[in-house]
Amino acid sequence: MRSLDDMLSASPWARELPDAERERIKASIVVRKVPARAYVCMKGEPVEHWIGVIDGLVKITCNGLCGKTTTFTGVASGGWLGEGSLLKKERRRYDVIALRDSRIAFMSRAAFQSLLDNNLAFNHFLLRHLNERLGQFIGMMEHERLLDIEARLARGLLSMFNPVLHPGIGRQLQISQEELGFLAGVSRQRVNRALRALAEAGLVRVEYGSVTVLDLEGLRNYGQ
DNA sequence: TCATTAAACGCGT
DNA sequence: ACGCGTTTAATGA
Repeated sequence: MRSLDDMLSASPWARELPDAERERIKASIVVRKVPARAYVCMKGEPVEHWIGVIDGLVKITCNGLCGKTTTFTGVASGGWLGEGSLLKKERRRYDVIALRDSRIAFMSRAAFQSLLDNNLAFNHFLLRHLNERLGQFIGMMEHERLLDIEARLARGLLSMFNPVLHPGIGRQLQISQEELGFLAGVSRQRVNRALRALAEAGLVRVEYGSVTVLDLEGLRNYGQ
C-alpha cells in the first residue's frame, strides 16, 4: 500500500462513505513515518487516535517486569488497531512498535467517534474486526495448550496473513525469525527449526529476513 | 536423559 | 547494523 487513499480504499467502511464524508474523515487523519524499532505509541499514554498501518509492519507488545517481552500480535499493511482502548476510554495498555520502516495513519478520536455514532457500515466493520481478533486470541490459547511448536508457528504466521485484519498484505512477509519467535512465544532457534519443517512441507519459502506463504490452506491445516 | 533455552560468536547480507 | 546458523552451558521435564 502506498498512500492513505489506498488504505481507505482497502477499508470496507471507508469505501462506502459519501465523498464529502470521506474527505472529512481523511482530513482528520495525520500520516507519520515511523522508522524500524521506533514506537508508534506507548503503554500508559492517553489514547487520542485510532491507528492504521498504511505500509510496513508493527507489533503490539508488552514488557514484563523481569525483562521479558512478548508480542500479542503483529499488524501488517492495511490493518487498524487501538479501537479497544478508544472504545473503553482508557490509557493505552500496550506498546506498539514498528518492526520495519512504516507509514502510520492516526485518526482523531473525534472522527472515530462520529463514525461510530453515525455509520452503520463502520459499526459492521468494527464488529467483524473485533470478532476476528477475538477468534485469534481464543485460538492462541487453544494452540498454546494443544499444538506442537511447528503448528503454533504455522498459526502465528496465519494470523499475519488474515485478509480481514490486514487487507494489504501480500504473500511475502518481511519479518525476522527473532520477531516470529516473540509472536509465537518460542525461541529463535526453535523458530528456525520450525520454519525449516514448514518449508520442507512445501507451505512456506524462507529467505533472508522474510517468509513467503506458498499454501495458506495447508498452513491452516498443519498439525490438524 | 532429552529437549529447550539464552547468550555468545562468527559469518554473510 | 542486522539477520542467521551454530555452539555452549544451564535448566527442567
